[in-house]
Amino acid sequence: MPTGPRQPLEPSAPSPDFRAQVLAVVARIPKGRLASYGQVAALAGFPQRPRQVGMVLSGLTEGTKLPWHRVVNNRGYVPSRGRWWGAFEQIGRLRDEGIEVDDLGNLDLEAHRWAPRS
DNA sequence: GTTGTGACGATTG
DNA sequence: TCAATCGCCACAA
Repeated sequence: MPTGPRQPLEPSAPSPDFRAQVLAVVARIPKGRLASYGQVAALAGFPQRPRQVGMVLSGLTEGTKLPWHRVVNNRGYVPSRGRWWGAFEQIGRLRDEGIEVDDLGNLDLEAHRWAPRS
């Protein structure tokens, strides 16, 4: 087939698999726990793509059952880049799980850091 | 096909 | 400690 070299079984699988892996990782975050974007990316098998994690979560939107609100950045606060209102709702959900969150989205990441086991 | 942007992270100055 | 910059890659215009 003259369509060019394609390697479907490469370990660095691009888009669709990456997204599925990220969603799978987010789904296993226990209640009352927090994980950073980089942590989720690493557990998904792509330790160097935290930004794409955020992009995947941005595409979830309403109706998802995933605990997307348990994902915060490594600085320990809820990001608000381009969706301040969504961040506000995220803060409310975290408070509902017993996590202390400031109105600005500041929280104690290390105190609630999700400890994944192999 | 090129450019710009984005729910980040790590490094450098 | 803070600010600026780079890296990485997918997606929209």
